[in-house]
Amino acid sequence: MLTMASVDRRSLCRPIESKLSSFHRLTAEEIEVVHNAITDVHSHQRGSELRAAEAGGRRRMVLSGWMAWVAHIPDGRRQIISLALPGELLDGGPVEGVHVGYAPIGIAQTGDASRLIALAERPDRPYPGLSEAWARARRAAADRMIHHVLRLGRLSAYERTASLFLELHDRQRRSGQADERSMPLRLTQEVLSDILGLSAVHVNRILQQLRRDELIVFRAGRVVFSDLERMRRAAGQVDRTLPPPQPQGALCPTAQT
Amino acid sequence: MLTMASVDRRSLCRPIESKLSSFHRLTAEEIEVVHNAITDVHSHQRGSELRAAEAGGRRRMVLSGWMAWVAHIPDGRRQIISLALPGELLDGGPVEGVHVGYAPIGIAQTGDASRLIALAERPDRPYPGLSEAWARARRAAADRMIHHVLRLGRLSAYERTASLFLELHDRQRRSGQADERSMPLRLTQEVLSDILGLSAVHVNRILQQLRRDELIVFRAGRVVFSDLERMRRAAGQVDRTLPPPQPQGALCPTAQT
DNA sequence: CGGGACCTTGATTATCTTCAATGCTAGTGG
DNA sequence: CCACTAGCATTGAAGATAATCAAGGTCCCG
Repeated sequence: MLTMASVDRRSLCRPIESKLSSFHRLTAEEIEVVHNAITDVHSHQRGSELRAAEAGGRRRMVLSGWMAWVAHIPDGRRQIISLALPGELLDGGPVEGVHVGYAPIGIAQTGDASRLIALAERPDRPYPGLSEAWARARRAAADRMIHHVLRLGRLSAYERTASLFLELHDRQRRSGQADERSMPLRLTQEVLSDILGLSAVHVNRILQQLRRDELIVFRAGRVVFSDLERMRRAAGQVDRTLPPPQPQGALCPTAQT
Repeated sequence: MLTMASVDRRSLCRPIESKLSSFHRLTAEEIEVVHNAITDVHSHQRGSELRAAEAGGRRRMVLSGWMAWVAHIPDGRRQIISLALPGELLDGGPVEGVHVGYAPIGIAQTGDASRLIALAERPDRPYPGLSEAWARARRAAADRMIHHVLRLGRLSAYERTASLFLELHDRQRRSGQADERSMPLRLTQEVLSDILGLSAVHVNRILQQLRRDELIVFRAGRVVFSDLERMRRAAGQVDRTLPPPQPQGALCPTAQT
């Protein structure tokens, strides 16, 4: 980790500004607050892993690059619990019973956002737009966890991958890093497999299938979506503002066991 | 839903008291607060489903029975995101892009705990033991979500099941419903399958395997653990206070795609 | 006694993993 | 400039794991 001089904090903080603005309009004053509330910028080198303890209670946000929140099983398996993209929070301390940590994907920079968050969460809401944007961002993060569980539990490999790509597209749009029909994606298939709960080999085959089905194209480190509507359908319709569910089955049994 | 008279709130609130006490010792005064801070008791009938909207911003806790937080996919698949056991919070509002709701497993009772939670979260901490217990309970809930993701993503069906059973055992012990080597379990295999992300048929076979391996015995609606230590090992060692991880692999690539 | 809800079983198929090899590309040092 | 290596991607074959389909079987309850 290298502590960096507060050179052009303005450009460093742009993803945060963009991400928050995507959830709720910020006033010029609030944008100013965002830019001034980030301190203690660090670079995370590839292969390093930030343990919760090292954060020292501070709440850090990603400024550039991606960070992966990884859970390790002693036998070497691992699962990425969530990703933190630019403008998002490194969310989660130590977890009982599992070894977890934040690993940069490639190189990443983070900054201490404790002050920003404290301002956003103040009960008297001195910056209402900021508070609102922050609250919505938090809720979006919680929603992502639900989607992650649903993906891993009930979607096929093909659906999972489509669903993840759509989620990443949305998130990168919010921080101003993707356009309407494509996004940067600098993940190895192995990392993808650790997100999706699949083997790397299988991820490879699924990606081929997505290309064969002409849903996506890879070009210069980017994913181009050929047909977002079909992509959404391929994602198991999970990401639509969809039709009503059918309680149908029981889910309210007596259990004979 | 039936609103019930505040008959013997004392016994209704016992699981909450027990659960919180398991996280941090409560004074007699704090226990009194717990008992008086629950209002608006409801019974949830089998087959009903509580939509987030209906909660009206109130935060409800389970008093008896279990509630399942269910996500529905339009095609009928469903995934249980989390369970709420007696003394635990119904945690989670509407989720963007998926239909979710709380369904009682069998019959369940919940109460409005908004007042209790407000007291526990007051910045001036009028009841420090309560605040501490509550904070730890929240953290435990967050940790469970991590474990859930890890289970679904990286554990085999056998490991998943073992891991879930151990978690449920721990949780029921905390609310005073399980003893050291056994716990009540009134879930159908279908519900289990919706938690574990498996088919009901497969759950059946896994349970047989666990019995054949003499890790568990079913008796009168209870699961008896024959050998907790081996059970923990069967759960992929995830639930132990375990050995250090090995960053080993990369997880910090360049991505060629 | 009939029905419903749940559990169990076998056979078959689909999905995904593992293993092992090969190819590709960018970077490195001679 | 050219091997040489390291890190990823790709492929095929084989096998494990889990889903699906279709019957029973059991228990409880009205």
